[in-house]
Amino acid sequence: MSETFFVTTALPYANGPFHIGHIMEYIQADIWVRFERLQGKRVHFVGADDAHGAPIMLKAEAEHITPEQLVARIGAGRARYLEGFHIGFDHWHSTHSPENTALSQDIYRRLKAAGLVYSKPIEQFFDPVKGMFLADRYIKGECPKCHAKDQYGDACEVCGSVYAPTELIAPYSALTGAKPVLKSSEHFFFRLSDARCVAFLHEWLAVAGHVQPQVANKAREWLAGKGEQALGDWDISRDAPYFGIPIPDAPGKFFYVWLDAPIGYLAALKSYFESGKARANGELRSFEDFLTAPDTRQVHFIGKDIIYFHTLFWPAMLHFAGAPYRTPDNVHVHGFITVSGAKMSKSRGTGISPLRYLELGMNPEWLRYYIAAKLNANVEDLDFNPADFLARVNSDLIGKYVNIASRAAPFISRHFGGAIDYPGGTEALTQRAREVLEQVRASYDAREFGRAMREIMAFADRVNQEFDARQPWVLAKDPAQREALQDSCARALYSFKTLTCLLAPVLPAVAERVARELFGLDRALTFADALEPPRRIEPYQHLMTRVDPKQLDALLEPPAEPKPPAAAPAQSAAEAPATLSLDAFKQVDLRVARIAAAEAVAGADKLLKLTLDLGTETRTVFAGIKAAYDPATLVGRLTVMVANLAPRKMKFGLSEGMVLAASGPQGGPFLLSPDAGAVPGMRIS
RNA sequence: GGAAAGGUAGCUCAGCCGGUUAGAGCACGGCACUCAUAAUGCCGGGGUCGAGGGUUCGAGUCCCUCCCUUUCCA
Repeated sequence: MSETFFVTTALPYANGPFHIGHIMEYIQADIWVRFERLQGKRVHFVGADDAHGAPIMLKAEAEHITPEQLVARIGAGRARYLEGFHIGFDHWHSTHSPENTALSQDIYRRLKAAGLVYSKPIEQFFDPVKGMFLADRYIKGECPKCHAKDQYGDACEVCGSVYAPTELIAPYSALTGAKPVLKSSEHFFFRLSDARCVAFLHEWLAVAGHVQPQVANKAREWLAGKGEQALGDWDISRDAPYFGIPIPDAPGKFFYVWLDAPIGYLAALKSYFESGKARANGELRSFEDFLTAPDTRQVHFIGKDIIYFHTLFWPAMLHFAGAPYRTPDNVHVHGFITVSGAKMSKSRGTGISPLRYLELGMNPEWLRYYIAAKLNANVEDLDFNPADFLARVNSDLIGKYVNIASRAAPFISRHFGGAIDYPGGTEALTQRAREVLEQVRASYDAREFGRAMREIMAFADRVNQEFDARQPWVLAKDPAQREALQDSCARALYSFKTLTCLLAPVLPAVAERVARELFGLDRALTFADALEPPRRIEPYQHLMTRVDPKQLDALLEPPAEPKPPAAAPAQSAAEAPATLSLDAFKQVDLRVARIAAAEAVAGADKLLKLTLDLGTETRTVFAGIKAAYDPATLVGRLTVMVANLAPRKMKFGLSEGMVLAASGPQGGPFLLSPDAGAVPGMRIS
């Protein structure tokens, strides 16, 4: 094993659920991670919520909850997306964590010791009502150029001009409507313009492979800026009140969220190591030893909107902080995803909702394949085109790929009892498979996924052509042609196995089913299996259905009215519940929980306040079980909770889930308990 | 305003360092086949490679100008 990868995706801001752009990035990274693993590399793939900053603080305030509660609620909803699209992060963490606090403060101290941090007073707009400094986006006013009303403090959406908030005519606070006043405050700066930084960054950017050439050009342009465009130092502090990490020895000062956000990559990795998961994945070194090892590769997948942070600040911070921190080995930048050519808009609800996609029962591997088929290594936007999606998935995946097994396997089962033999030998087939494998491997390695998919489908075309030419359905009618029949079907199935291995990074679930259900293996396939002729098969079971245009239509319909959190069906036990699909059921995240604390709620007749331990986190849940249970007897016992229920604000506080209990005319409620052996956090399915 | 990326068949895209009549998939038309959850195979129509200049024996591929799209400018 020559290299071990530490792979991240950009940390999503924890003020809302994932959108299709996040999912695209995760799919890209996940495909690459699976590819590396399939060829035997070890990979640690981590993500985290980006939890800090003013927007989260203000949103939480508006909902009358703490930022921690907001972040916990958003975080609780992540798993269903990640599992739903087969995105296999090894660990998911948060920037609002002890690890991130420690790492951020440590890096800051080192940068300060290196003489790269200084402070100076700056004047900013201050909201006298709210008692806080206002970021540009929270100041509105009249554009100084075109006099459009209600423009933001940084740029005018009408005429496109850029200005400072102090240039606005009749500025007002977007939070309170108050007239902001100018106020001075001491801010801390990272000396990005320092000659050492600039020299280092030029050097770092010059190394081939660190970033794509276009990205390096852009970064160099920033570095070389003159006059108005000159490279500035970076304001890394914010004044209280601010939801963030305190700056050491500076009361009332916090790190700007963009300082601690990328450090969250390391915090997630550290938490992954300390949780024991790294060890479970075969990584025996410590966090520090791993980071400093020469065979480690630190790889970040990001979108083109955050190039500035990841190609200037981030490598400079890491470099000047020194060991054990290492500078990124690769920053892979991708473009945006558009829908039918239109830019995605979160606010107007255009674009496609990943959750809706799953709820409609659409196959996640369709989307993984489609995205793979359109991705390359460049910083180019990718268009989701519904008609194209339909055609591509149906013809490539079902018509070409799956069809090979579907048409060849029945002959082997029917005429040979599932035994595969190769009267014509396997050498030529293996040689051909090896050539395709090498070609496709190179494409995956270069993150040219679209090219990889074209190569794979070209191979599938050849297999179908060959099968057609041999006409096994004719051979099957003539007992004298038994060997020829065996051979033609065996060839097709061998190639199908090769194809499945090649597609495994993109279609992990199908590959898993093919391995177990068709080839009867007790493990998943790897790239090495692409060159191993199968010797028998189990009866073929259909692997994938076609995209239903109706589903696509439903996906693209404008979103309905924002629906309230799915209420529990208000039906009695006597009513026959409607049947639901397995997929729908799987969306309920049931977990084993330990009741860490239980207390009566003052002022409530039926409620108990439960503190539930989920292993990795604790939740507060209000449960209507006071009549049946004494709080003291509950503490320590295990029960079952719905972990992804939308949090509900109650008179007594926020309830972050529900516990399950049975009840009926005969009595109740009766709490559910798992059998001995279950531990908090286990998923129930 | 400055900069970057892109503009190739109806759609989505491939065309590396310039080199024979510009390619693929899908869609469309015809034929064949019937093993395959209507899948597959063969044949075919369809492009002044954004526009205009230039370099060259030869340019989609290099240079210049312009137009359009998207994005970035902390």
